[in-house]
Formats: sequence, structure tokens, C-alpha cells
Amino acid sequence: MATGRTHRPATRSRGIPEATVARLPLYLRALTALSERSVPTVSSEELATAAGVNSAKLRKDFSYLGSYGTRGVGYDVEYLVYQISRELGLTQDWPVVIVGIGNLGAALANYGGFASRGFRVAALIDADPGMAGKPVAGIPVQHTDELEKIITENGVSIGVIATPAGAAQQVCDRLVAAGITSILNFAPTVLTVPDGVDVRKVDLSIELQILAFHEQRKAGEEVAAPEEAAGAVPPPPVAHRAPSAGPGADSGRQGPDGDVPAVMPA
Amino acid sequence: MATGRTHRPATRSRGIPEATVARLPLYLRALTALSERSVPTVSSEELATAAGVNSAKLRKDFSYLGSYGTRGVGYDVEYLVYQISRELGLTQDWPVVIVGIGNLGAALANYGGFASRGFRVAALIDADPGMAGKPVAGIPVQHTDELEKIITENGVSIGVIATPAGAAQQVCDRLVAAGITSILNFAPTVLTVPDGVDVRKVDLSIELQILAFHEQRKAGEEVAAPEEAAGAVPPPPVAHRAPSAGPGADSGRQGPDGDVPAVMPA
DNA sequence: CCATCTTTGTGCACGCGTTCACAAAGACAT
DNA sequence: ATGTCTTTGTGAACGCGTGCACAAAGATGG
Repeated sequence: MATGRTHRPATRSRGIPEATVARLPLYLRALTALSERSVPTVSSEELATAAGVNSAKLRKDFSYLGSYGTRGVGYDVEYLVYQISRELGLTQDWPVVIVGIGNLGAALANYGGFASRGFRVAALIDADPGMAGKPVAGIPVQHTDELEKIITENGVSIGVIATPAGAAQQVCDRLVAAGITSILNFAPTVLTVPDGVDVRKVDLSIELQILAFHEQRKAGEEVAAPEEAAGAVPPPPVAHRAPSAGPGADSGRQGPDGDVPAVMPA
Repeated sequence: MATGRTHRPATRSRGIPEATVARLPLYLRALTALSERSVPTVSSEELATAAGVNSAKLRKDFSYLGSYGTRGVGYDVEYLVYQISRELGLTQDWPVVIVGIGNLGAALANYGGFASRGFRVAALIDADPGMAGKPVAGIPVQHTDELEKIITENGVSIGVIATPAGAAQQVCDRLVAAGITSILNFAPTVLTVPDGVDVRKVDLSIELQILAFHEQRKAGEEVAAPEEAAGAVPPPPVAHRAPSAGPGADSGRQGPDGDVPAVMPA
């Protein structure tokens, strides 16, 4: 439902594939490291290894940016750092606000990777009045009431949500209404946003579950897992069996609303 | 170089596509929420909306698990929760160790999403002797020297790395040597691991850079960005110009080793 | 028991992303 | 200047993932 702006493929921006965009930061990091070691040029092979990808993929990725690189030699490190930075929009300043200053929010505020690129933490926002004024990572926390004002006055377009799942959508709505068009969501919830707003999600729980899946598969290869063992909850899909399980039955001792966010904001 | 075990496609496990596996946790969360509201059944349409995906995709995903679901009715919530949990391997206990107890490590230790599924924090490990014994999230931090012992004694197979980038690979090697086969890496580095070990990466900086790219694109649509403005570093790719930039030249004021990790472990 | 209606399960086509493999480009030596 | 050697840039093939569209399955009502 609802594609990007004027019914464009949404993905695929200026011809640069989304998958490529996602790898550019990886190349940039590797290149920055080389730059600091004053390495003048790199071959696609070397750089690919450093970035952990295939050299053919790397060359194709770079081909979308243009023909930088010299055949028989490789790529000029400094030049490439500049080109990728420009393509990613890192040559300009990006003020960012972090909403939800709990353990995670504080960790993010202290994150060194912010300032290293063009990102600048413009403000820390929390719903707890008790947090107001208290400095975290050298920046005083401000109350949620100030949210709209902070965003408009600082021209912030990127917001980071590190609140509990329950508050995420509400915060998201306010951010969007205030003018935010890019959101990095750490709360374990599916955010609904209008067209034109980008949302990227980071979910620890999901990552762990994916790992568990593969882990189980590895273990199962030898044991051939007891397919239909004496499971505790193997009720066949008999239709309409309404009062099957009251809350707290065998569905395990799980949190009240799915997951607790990465941290409690209070 | 080097595919999965006995030269298997590595991805594609038991016929369940990797993309599907990545979505199962999403479905599980939505289903858990429904379960807590004692909703007996859901249609693919409803569940898809709750999970933020397409209904056709959801049905196809479930088809890989088997034919649960009743035509004309939908899916039995409890039954599906059980099936997905089992498929993901969440019906068993997964002890996890977190290495690097800085801001981020502490935030992860406090993360409620751990315990809610089958994940249990077996130990917190840090290289700082001063941290030893100090409780974080109710669990005493142990020194890195104990790493191998902790892992083998608790039968831990999943490790979380929240150390600085510089220490990540070293920690990774020790974890793998000790028997860990799944790693969730928060350090901004490319980890090299032997076959059979899964690594998933969470990188805040990369996510922000991707957002910045799209953000810039949105802004550029109206201004038609000054392609070749009076940039500061537009050196054409003249080959071999070795001493182009000494450390700290115009490569910007960036961290010593690319990115600082999400947190300092000391 | 039959008709109708809802919703699943999936065959099929399409598009993106990955990889191979090689021709073109340029550096470098003679 | 010419030949050789290295490395890029890319055309083409392939495979995975997505979404459409519909037949089959089963519930529900008469």
C-alpha cells in the first residue's frame, strides 16, 4: 500500500541499488582505515577483502557511482573516500535527536561513531521529568514537551527512537509531525509512518532468534531432531477452540506487551 | 571463500529461505501479542498487517513451515506460536554471554527481550579488572581470563560482542576457539570466522549513513544538488600521487581507528 | 446434502542482486 | 613505440525473493 513519492519504485534512488547503498558505509570504513595508514591506492581485491565482500560485487557497486579507479592500478583511496562520503551525504552536518534516554539511549548518546561521521547529537529527549536537565554524555536531557520545538529550531531530520515498545508509535507520530523524515527505531515494534518517511529498524531480539534458528539447525544435523517428540503444546489446528489458553497458560512467562524495549526510559 | 559445512549453499537450511527465517520473529511477536489478548485465530491479512508485511508473503512464508491454518478461517494463534517457536529453536534454553560491559553491554544486559524468549544471560565478561565482581543487571561481571571456562562450563553457543572495534576480532577468536558457533557483533568491524560459525552484525553508524543517503536524496530532489560545487577535496584520479595526504590532513577529524565502538569497555 | 462464501496454499512471472568471465584500458618495461 | 601484464568496468546468466492471481479446501447456512 502506497509506494514512495510520485509512484516511484521507492527503492532504487538515482540508479544506485539499495543493496549497494547499504554496503557503501562498509567500504567507507575500510577506506578510512587505509587513509589513516596513508595508503595511496587499493585494488578492488584488497578493499573487498577488508570490507568482507566479493571483489566483483565491489567493482559493480563502484560502477554505479562512476568510473573512479584506474585500470592496472586500482582506486585512489582519498578520492574514493571523498566520493563515497559525498554520495552518502556525509559531507554535510546531520543533527540527530535521541528519544528515550534509558540504558540504550545513554549508550547511543555516548557512541563515538556519531560524531566521527557527519552526525551530531542535537538533543536528548525523555518523558521522565526527573531526567530533565540531567546531563548524559555531556548533553542535558530535555523533556518530551520540548520535542517539537527542538526539532524545528535545530532543523533536525533524523530521529532515533530508544523508548519502550509501548511509547514508540506515539513518539514516532510526534517526530514525523514535527518534520522528521528519517527514523532509526530500536523499539521492538512495527512503526507506521506516512509516505516519504524512512524507517530503519534495529532489533536485538530478532537477531538473536535468527541466530538461534541456525544454531538449532547445526545441532539438529547430528541428532536429527525428534520431529514429533512428546511436545508440551502440540494441539492440532482444530478450528474454533476459543478458550484454549488463558493468559499465562503454557505460552510461557513472556513480557506483558511482547518485548520490553531495550531499556526502561525512566 | 569457503562456503558452509560440506559445501552446502550455506544459506537455505531445511528448505526455509533465509528471508523467511528473518521474518519469523516478526510474526512471532505479533502472534504473541494476539495470544495475550486471547484472540483464538487470525487471518493472513490481519496478521500480515500487524507484522507490517504483505499477506501473500506471509502465507508463502508459512507454507514453508507446513500447512497449519484452516481455509476459510485462518490460523490458530496458539498453535502457530508454538510451531514458529519450535522452528526458531526457542523452545529450548539458549545461554548467552556478553563480552564488553560498557554502556552498550550494560544496556544489553538489562534488555528485557533476552529473557522473554529462550535467551538467558549466562555471564557478563569484561577486560577491565576493576569491573570484576561488580554486578550489572544483577549479574556479576567476570574477567576475560575466565572466558573459556565460562563458555565450556555453561555450554554457551551464542556470544554477543560489545567491545571496542580494536578488541572485537581478538575476542571473537577466543569465543570461537572456546566453542561459540553464533556471534552477534556490535563492534564496527568485519569479523573473520571459520566455517560453521554464524555472525550477525548490528551497526548503528551504518544504519545512520543509509538514512543520511536517503535523506540527502529527498532534499536533492528539489534543489538538484550542485553536482560539482566548489568542493574541498575533488582531486581527479591521477594515478600514483603517493604523498597526497598525511594523517590528519583533510580527511576530516575522524576517530583513530575508524569508529569507536558503541561504548568504552573500561 | 448442496450451495455459497471465505481464506488458504501455491504455480507463475517478474525484478533485483549476485557472480562469472572477459574485453578494454592503462601502467610499466624494454 | 610496442608489447606485456595488471586491474577495472560490465555484459550476460543465474538464483532468490516478491507479488499476483486463482484453484482447492473447508466452514457455514439453508
